[in-house]
Formats: sequence, structure tokens, C-alpha cells
Amino acid sequence: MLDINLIREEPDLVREALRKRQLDPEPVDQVLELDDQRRNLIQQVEGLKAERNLVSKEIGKMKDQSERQAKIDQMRGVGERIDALDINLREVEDRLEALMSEMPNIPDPDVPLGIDESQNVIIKAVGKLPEYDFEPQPHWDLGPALGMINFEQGVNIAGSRFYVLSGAGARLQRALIAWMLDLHIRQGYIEKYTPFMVKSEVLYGAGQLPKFADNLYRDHKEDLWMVPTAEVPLTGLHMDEILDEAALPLHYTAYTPCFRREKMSAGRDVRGIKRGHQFDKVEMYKFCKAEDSPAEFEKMVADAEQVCAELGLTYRINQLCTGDLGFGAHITYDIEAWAPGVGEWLEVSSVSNVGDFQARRANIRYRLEEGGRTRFVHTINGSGLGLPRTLIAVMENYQQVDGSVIIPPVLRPWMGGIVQIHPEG
RNA sequence: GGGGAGGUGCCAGAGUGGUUGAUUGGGACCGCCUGCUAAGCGGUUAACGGGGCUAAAUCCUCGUUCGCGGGUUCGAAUCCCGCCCUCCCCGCCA
Repeated sequence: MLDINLIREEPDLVREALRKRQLDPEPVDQVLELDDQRRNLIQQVEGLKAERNLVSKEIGKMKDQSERQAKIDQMRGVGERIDALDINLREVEDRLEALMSEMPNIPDPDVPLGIDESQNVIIKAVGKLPEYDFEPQPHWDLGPALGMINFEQGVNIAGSRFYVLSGAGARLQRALIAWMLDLHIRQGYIEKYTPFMVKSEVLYGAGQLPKFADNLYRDHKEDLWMVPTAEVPLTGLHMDEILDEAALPLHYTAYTPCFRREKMSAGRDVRGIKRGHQFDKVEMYKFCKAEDSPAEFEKMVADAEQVCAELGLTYRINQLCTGDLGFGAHITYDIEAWAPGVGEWLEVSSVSNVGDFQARRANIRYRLEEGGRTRFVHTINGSGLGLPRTLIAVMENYQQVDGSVIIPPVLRPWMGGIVQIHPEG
């Protein structure tokens, strides 16, 4: 959520931000109009309420019955006018809220201008593209051959876009999760295990609702929704709280499965485990003071990089341009790992500083030690990392000519000492 | 799922339809007092929204908020309805 004061005072800045995102700036004018109406109605209705409060107190003290009755009759009329104006005000506020809640965050001035993902900017690359003296296989061949992935079973029990991990495949994913969580703990994050279903207000707070309702799974009887990312429940942890300045920053990490309905376009990413309706992810999340968020953001990017580096992956950092920036993001870096089998860079992490955008929605503030007004915290989220793609990168990078896969050294303690996975039979 | 109790400020805990935004404790903070500490004395102690004064306000003023949402009333923490949550007992269960 943007600050209404910003729209009111610097509408051109907001219009420009929308244009940079390839969006129509017209809602700004509607917001200004509704904001004007809102304040106008507030002034009217609050004036009447002040009068009513005053006279009601007088009535309480009056002795003369006829005088008293006259005042009561007079106030009855005032009450009716207040009710009518309140209804009017509610309507205006609902419409304003609807518009505001669908307005995206302002891009950071440093975000490169661009119309779509083709204009994202590679800002760093680490490692060399590995060379093989054989044709590297994609994971959708390696996985089944090694007994690590079973696509048929997934489709049979849940439909297209689902798969089953088996044996060393399931264990390797679990090893990655456990190792990543432990790494993040060493990096200073506190591990959280959260509900995988949340109330709609939490999704609103994180910026998923109302705009992205179509991408979410929900219980058909209750107000419970499957989380599309751990970012959602983690944002909700401090909803409606006023934190002490001394408590910040808060660094959390959590493993959750993620559920996304997304209408997958036919013919794109249809093979393998790169994109599905359910996937696992280890997430990092920070609540911090406004002045600290740029540095905390950079640190989180470095924390995510460390995961790639310790796994021995070749990766690069891609800064999203204004046209590709997510709804709530102020600035975003994607980390992409090279997967030689599928021959593409896989987005294994996306780290965003959302500024106070989520904090405004979720009402998460902090109080300065010297007192004064409360302020909204800044929140930062990042994957550390997304599991299916990390699994792909590990399998495809560590494959051998005989179709086996070597386990990266850092994961071996979680693999029961297994060093290499060999084809079955 | 069934039965019972309850949700008030940072915490505990009062509250009669009418100067109750809310008694009183505790904590915290600011003064005073004190050789130091303790004690004592006085004071302060919410959030959000609108308007005003301003360079800007932690300044003035109005409004809203006693779990949430409705209703009754000139006026609701207080009465009525619905919902949510917590605690205790019973049942069921990994």
C-alpha cells in the first residue's frame, strides 16, 4: 500500500512510477478525487458528531422535561444526517481502498528502466559455464533413470504438473532444505515453522490479495488459503504490532511448501520439475528500520548467493527492470543458477526490498526509543532457495558420464554418507 | 463436536445507559527530595483519522477505538443480535 499522503502531495511521482511499470497512471486521478470526497465527508460528519456529543452531554444534565425533550427531538434529526453521511463516507472509503490496494509499489530510482524481462540487467556472474565431454542430460531424463523422480505417479494422484520424488531424490531435497536452514541460522536468521494455511487478511497484508486471488488455492468453506510462499505467513507474524526499535532488525527463515494455481501457459516449462502447483522453498525474511533496509537487502542477496556458492553452482545476479518488477517490490534481484541439462539459467532465488509497502498493509510499526510517532517497518524477502530448481541445478551440474550424480560435499552429512547416486538396475 | 467461564489501556484489574478515554494498583518515564541506594512527594504514560497553527512538529482542536461486526438510543465499555478468540471439563484423534 502506498502512503495516501505521497499520492496527494506528489501525484506526478506516482504517475511516473506507474508508467515505468508499463501501467496506466489513471488510477492516481481517481484516488485524488476520492480522497478529496473522503475528507470533505469527514469534515461534515465529524462536525455533526461533535455537535451531537456536546448536546447529548447537556441532555444528561437537564432537569426541565419539555426543554429536554426538545433537544432530544433536535438531535434525532442530527443523528439521521450522521447516519446518511456515514453510509456515504463508507462507500467512498471502500472505493478508495479498492483502488489503493491494487496500486503497486514505487520502483527504487536505481531500478533500470525497461518494458519487460528482456531488459533486466545482469549485474554479476560467478563461476564458469561447466564443460562436459559428454552430452549433459536434463533432469527429466536423469531423475527417472536414477529413481529420483517419478512423473507418472504424480500425474496419477494429482494431475498434470505434479510429480513424486523418490528414494535419493526425496532425500536430496530434504538434505537441501535442512542444510539451507542451518546455513541461514548461521547467517543470523531465526528459524520459523508456520502454518501453511492463513487467513485472507494475512494475504492482504503481504500484498497477495485482492489482486492475485486467482493464483491461490483456498478452502471452499472457510477463510483459509494455502500459502503461495513463506513470505506470507512470515509477514503476518507481526501484523498489527508496534515493535520496539531495539527489537529490530528481525531476521527469520522458514521452510514451507508453496501452492500456486497459476494458469501455466501450454508449451512452456511443461517438462520436468521447474514449475508446478506445489513446490518447496526455504525463505528468508527481515523486518527492519527504513534507514537500514538498503544494507539489509544487499546482505540478504549475499546470503542467498552463499547458498549457490557453497553448492558449487555457477550463478548470476539479474536485476529486474521496472517493467518486470513484482507488484509489491521496490527493488528486486533474481539469482539464476546454470543448469547444463536443460541448458538454461534457472531462477533459484528472488530477493526484494518492499520498503514499507507490506508494513502499511499489515500494519507493522515500530516506536523510536526517544518516543514520537510510530513508523512503519521495512520488510525484505528472499528465497534461500527454491527447491525444485536447486534440485535441478544440483542434479544436472553434478551428473557424470555414466548417468550417476555426485552429491555436493556440503550435503553429504544430510545424505547418510551417500556420495554418489547411481542408476537403478 | 458437547457443556461452562471469559475477552477493558504496557500488565493486573474496576466499571451504575449520561463530564468514563475510561476508578485503582503495578511497571516505565520525567521532576523534587536524598551523602548513595531504598523509601517518599508531584507529574506523565494509547493508536489511528480530519482540520488548524507552523519551516516542521512530540503544539491546538474535533472525531473514532473497551475482541470484531451490526442493532436499540438524543447518548453504549454498559442493553440486544451475529461472529471470532482464549481458558476449563467431556468426547474424538496423529
